[in-house]
Amino acid sequence: MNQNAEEKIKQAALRVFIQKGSANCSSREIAREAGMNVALVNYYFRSKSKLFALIFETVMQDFLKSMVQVFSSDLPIREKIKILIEREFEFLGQHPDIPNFVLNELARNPEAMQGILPVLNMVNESGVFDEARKLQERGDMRQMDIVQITLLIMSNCQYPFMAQPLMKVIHGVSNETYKKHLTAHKTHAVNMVLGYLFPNDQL
Amino acid sequence: MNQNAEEKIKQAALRVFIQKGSANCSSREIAREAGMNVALVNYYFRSKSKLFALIFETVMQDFLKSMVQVFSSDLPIREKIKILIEREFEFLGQHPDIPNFVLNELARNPEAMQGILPVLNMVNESGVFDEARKLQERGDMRQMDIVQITLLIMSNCQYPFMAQPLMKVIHGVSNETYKKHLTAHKTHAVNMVLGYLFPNDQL
DNA sequence: ATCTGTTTTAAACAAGTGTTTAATATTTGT
DNA sequence: ACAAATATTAAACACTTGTTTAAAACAGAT
Repeated sequence: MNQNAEEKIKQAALRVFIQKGSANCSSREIAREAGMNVALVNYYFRSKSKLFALIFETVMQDFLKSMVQVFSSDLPIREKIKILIEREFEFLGQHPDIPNFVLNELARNPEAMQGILPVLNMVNESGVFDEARKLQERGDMRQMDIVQITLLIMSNCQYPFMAQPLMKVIHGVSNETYKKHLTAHKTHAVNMVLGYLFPNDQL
Repeated sequence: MNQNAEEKIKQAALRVFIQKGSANCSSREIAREAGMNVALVNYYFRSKSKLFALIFETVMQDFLKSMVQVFSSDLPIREKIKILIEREFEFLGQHPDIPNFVLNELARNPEAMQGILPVLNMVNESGVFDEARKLQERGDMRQMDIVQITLLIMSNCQYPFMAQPLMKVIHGVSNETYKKHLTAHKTHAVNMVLGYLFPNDQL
C-alpha cells in the first residue's frame, strides 16, 4: 500500500476539510477517516496546514475549472452563459458544500489566500474576462462591470446550494423537495440572467 | 460593573463568534476580548455552547427581522421587494460577515439548528409567505414557488457580500473599489429581480 | 540471510481546550 | 458596622490539539 497511503490520506483530508473546515477538525480525525496513524499525515505532508494548502488548491481548481472552460470555448455568448450556469448547477449538485467551504476559508483563514494564486493564473491566462469585455464593447450586452456580471451569475448558482439548511428549515421542506426546487431554480437563473444581460432579446 | 460584565461578555462573544465561528475560537479568547476572566464566561452563561446558542439566536433575529418587517408592511408588492433588497444591502453593508456566519453554522454545527426555532415562529407569525402567495394568486406576478422567490432575492443580496474575499482576489480590486461595486450591484439586483418577477411591466 | 532504505506505529511532548473549585474581593441589605 | 449575597479571580482538572521521536515492520537488492 505504498502510494495508496498518501492518496488515502489526501482523499480523507478532502472529505473532512470540506465538511468541517480547516479549523474545526483534527489531524487525528483525518488519519482515522483514512484508516491510518496520525504520524503518517505529517510524514507525507509535513504539517496539517501544508496538507490543507494542498487540498484547498485542488478544490479551487475544480471550483473554477468549468467556468473557465466554458468561457474559453467558441460558443456564442448567450449559449456560453446558459451552459455555464447549467454546468455550475450540475457541479454543485454533486459538491453542494464546496462554495461554503471556499468562501468560509477565504474569509476566516488568512493562509488560504496563498493557495489561490495558482488558480488565479489559470483564470487570467484563460482570457475569460478579456473576452467578456470584448463582447461587451461590441454592443448588445448590457453595460456593466465584469465584476458585477460575475457576481450576477455566481450569486444565482452558488447561493441556493449554500443556503440549503436555512431554506429547508424556514420553508419546512424535505431534502427531496428542496432538490426539486434546485433543478427548477436552474431554469429561472438562466432566464433571469440572460433576460437582464440582453434586454433587447425580448420578443 | 455588575450588569456590565455580562453585557461585555455578550458583545465580545458576538464579535468573536461572528468573525471566527463557534468552533474556531476559545472561551479564553472571548474572555480576553471582553477584558474578563475565563471563569466569568461560564459563571454567567453556564457553558460555551449555551453562550453560543444565545448569541446565534439574536443574530438570527437581526438577520431576518428587516425582511419580515418589510413584508408585513402595507406597500404595493413591487415597492416591498425594492425596499426589501435595499434594506438588505444596507444591513449587510454594516454586517457583511453575518451571512457567512449563519450559513456556515447551520451547515456545520447541528446545535445551531435548535436556536433557529424562535426565529421560525417570528417568520411564520408574520404571515410573510401567506401574503406573497395571495399576491401571486391575484395574477400578474410570475408563477413560481415561494421558496424560489426567496432564493432569488436572498441570492442576489447576500452572495455579493459573502464572496467579497473571492471576488477581490479574482478581479484584483481593492476594498474601496469593491464597495462601489456593491452599491452599484444593489440597483442591478432590484431591476433584475423586479424585471423577472413582473415580466408584463416592460414598456 | 543480511544489509539498506522506506514506511508505519505507539508513545511522548508542550500547548491549548472547556469546565470546575475554592478562595478572595466587592456589593448589598440591615 | 457587620453579615449575607454576589461577583471575580487564580489555579487546577481531565482532555484534545499539532508535532516529534525512536523503535518496529516492511520492502528490495545483493
